[in-house]
Amino acid sequence: MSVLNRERVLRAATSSFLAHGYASSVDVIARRAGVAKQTVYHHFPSKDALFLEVARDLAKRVLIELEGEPRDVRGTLVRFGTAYRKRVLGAQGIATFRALVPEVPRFRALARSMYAASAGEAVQRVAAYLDKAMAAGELRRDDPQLAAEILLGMLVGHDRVKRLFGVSLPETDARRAERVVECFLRAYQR
Amino acid sequence: MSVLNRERVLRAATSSFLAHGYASSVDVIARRAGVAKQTVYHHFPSKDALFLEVARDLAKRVLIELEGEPRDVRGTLVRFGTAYRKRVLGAQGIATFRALVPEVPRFRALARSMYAASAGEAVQRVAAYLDKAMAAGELRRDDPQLAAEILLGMLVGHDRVKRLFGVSLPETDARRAERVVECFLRAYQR
DNA sequence: ATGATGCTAGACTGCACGGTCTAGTTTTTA
DNA sequence: TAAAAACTAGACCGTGCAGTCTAGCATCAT
Repeated sequence: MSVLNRERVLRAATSSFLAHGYASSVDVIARRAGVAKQTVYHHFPSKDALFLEVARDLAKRVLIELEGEPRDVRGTLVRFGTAYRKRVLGAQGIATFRALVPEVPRFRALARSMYAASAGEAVQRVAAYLDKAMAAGELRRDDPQLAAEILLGMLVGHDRVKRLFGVSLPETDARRAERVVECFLRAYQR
Repeated sequence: MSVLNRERVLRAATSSFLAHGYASSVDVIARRAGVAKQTVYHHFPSKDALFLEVARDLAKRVLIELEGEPRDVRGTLVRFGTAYRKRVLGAQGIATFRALVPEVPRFRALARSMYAASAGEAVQRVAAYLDKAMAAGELRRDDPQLAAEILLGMLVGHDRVKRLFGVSLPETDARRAERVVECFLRAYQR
């Protein structure tokens, strides 16, 4: 079982699932991987198993590192916000969302762990940073978890709906991130 | 063509599409409507047409009236926010989202009008109210459209992701709406 | 009463799919 | 070099689906 073929299949499956969701056919995936259908079934017991492996990988790709001085809250949050928006609202982020969401009811348990590994983890990282900034006296003391969820909601909440429904976003990610962080700091600074 | 049968079909199709997305079969829909399959095709030229009619109707159901004095911004927004959360994050709101989102690429043009009729319209209503409140001196003057998108993002952005991935929400809608509006007013009051 | 209309159950067509099987070829391993 | 393992193309099976067709039944206006 060559690892090479396995990865070819995974790559083809990823791009197929992103483009057409779970409805992608195994025949097409095999053809696009340049591989016989049987080879797909050598490496994965079923289409479901293949989908799950792809899905787990995709979920992780949404993550962004959050690093920065607690002293420069504004700069740190704007940089993070801009990068996070690019990831989440970019073509691949939106396609991932569209591919995963409808299949959640069929994979209940794994869906929750996929949330934990992506958006949930993002909240944790932001909350941890905000907590530090609060401890450093840069932000007003308040529930950092709530603050993180609110910040992420402001950053991508409404625009994700727009993108999911095919509505284009007029503003650049950086400009929007600046304005959102501006608003966030008004509520949480001092 | 009895209007009664047409509505029976629409009702059955709605509940089927909400439960299983576009993958619901016409046979099942007809059976659940207590109607022959042919009757479905008497009323709708294709499964696509049936889905679109259901989808348009579902999109509208997300809307919430926003009424209230510009004097009582907090109370008005909390009431609206609570109701909006219940609509959008409730079982039906989430099921609607899950059913519509994956089909957007197949119905590009109509998807945009569905956005306009639901989330887009919600933004417009909130923006109009905020504009009034700003004019009345209750809120700091700023771009009301941005403020509305930010508010709605805070209200349902992150929690929608949680619900879509099967993660439960610990807080009541009212409590969360209060905390979000609290944050919003910190940034926009005066 | 009769004929038009809408309805019914269910058979049917054609297709696409997931998954298996065959039979032969290449690659790996010992 | 010989056997085992992986791969190939493609046929094949069973199923489920959208959509059509048939043939008969019910309800109505004339």
